[in-house]
Amino acid sequence: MPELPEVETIKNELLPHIVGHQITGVTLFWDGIVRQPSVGEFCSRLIGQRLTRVARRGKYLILSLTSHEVLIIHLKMTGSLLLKPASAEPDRFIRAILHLNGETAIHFRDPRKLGAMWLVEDENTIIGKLGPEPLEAEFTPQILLTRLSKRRAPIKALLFDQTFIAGIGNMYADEALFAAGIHPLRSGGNLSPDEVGRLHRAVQQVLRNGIKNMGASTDTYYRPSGETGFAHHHFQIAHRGGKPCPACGTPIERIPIRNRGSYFCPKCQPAPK
DNA sequence: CCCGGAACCTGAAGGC
DNA sequence: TGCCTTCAGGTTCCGG
Repeated sequence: MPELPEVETIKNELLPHIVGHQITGVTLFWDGIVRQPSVGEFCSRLIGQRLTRVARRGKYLILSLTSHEVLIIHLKMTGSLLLKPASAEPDRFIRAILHLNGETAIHFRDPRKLGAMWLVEDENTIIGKLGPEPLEAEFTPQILLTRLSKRRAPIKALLFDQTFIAGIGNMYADEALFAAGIHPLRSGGNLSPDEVGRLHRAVQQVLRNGIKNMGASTDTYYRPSGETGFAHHHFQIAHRGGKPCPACGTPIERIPIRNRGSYFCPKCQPAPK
């Protein structure tokens, strides 16, 4: 499930192979992957464009084109972008192919068909409501404290709310809360300034570690080369229900929050109230 | 505005 | 062996 570190890795590894290349063709195996504009418009306006820049915002990839339009891609839960030779046969989960000059192609693989692409003139129509980038200078402990004040929702729910802060999903939210020693059901607005400081530091640390390890291949995440990432080998808490807490040995618990499995240590992360 | 739950989507895993 | 249910969770939508 690609979150910020996975999308950042994909961006970094895709970039040198595609910037400066021209889109020579588009093949769609599932039309639903195109959200905007119509499928016909999407393909005809894309063909002939050169890619000038690849960027990331939250979990979105933004590919800039010579027409000054942007191709925005979201991988949702099970999507990956694979670099393939032009002659490669698509497997049964490939939903779209972007053919590039220079005998390469980008295969958009997505078993669960939740992924999406948009071709728009103004990227803000798609990503305009995202919260701050957690690894940018704008994201300070003070900003986090201000944004948390008066919020009653569980801190876990706020961490993976993309309008609250961009790029964090279920796994890295659990990892950050464990590193900060904060129970996932604590109300956001009730955290002390000291706890907010620890959480700010923990968020940046787990995301940077994720990037350093080229993302977490817990499910269907692959890098553009088809290789897996390694970040899941370093997870302390996420997806480790029943196993001993790495800090104190207490069995890790799992509770649903907003329909997501949330893993935490009941001793290192004391329950609210 | 804030919050919580359902819907979208399908493969994997587990129960019987 | 196979059918059925449940689970996975990023985003959007909707109701209170």
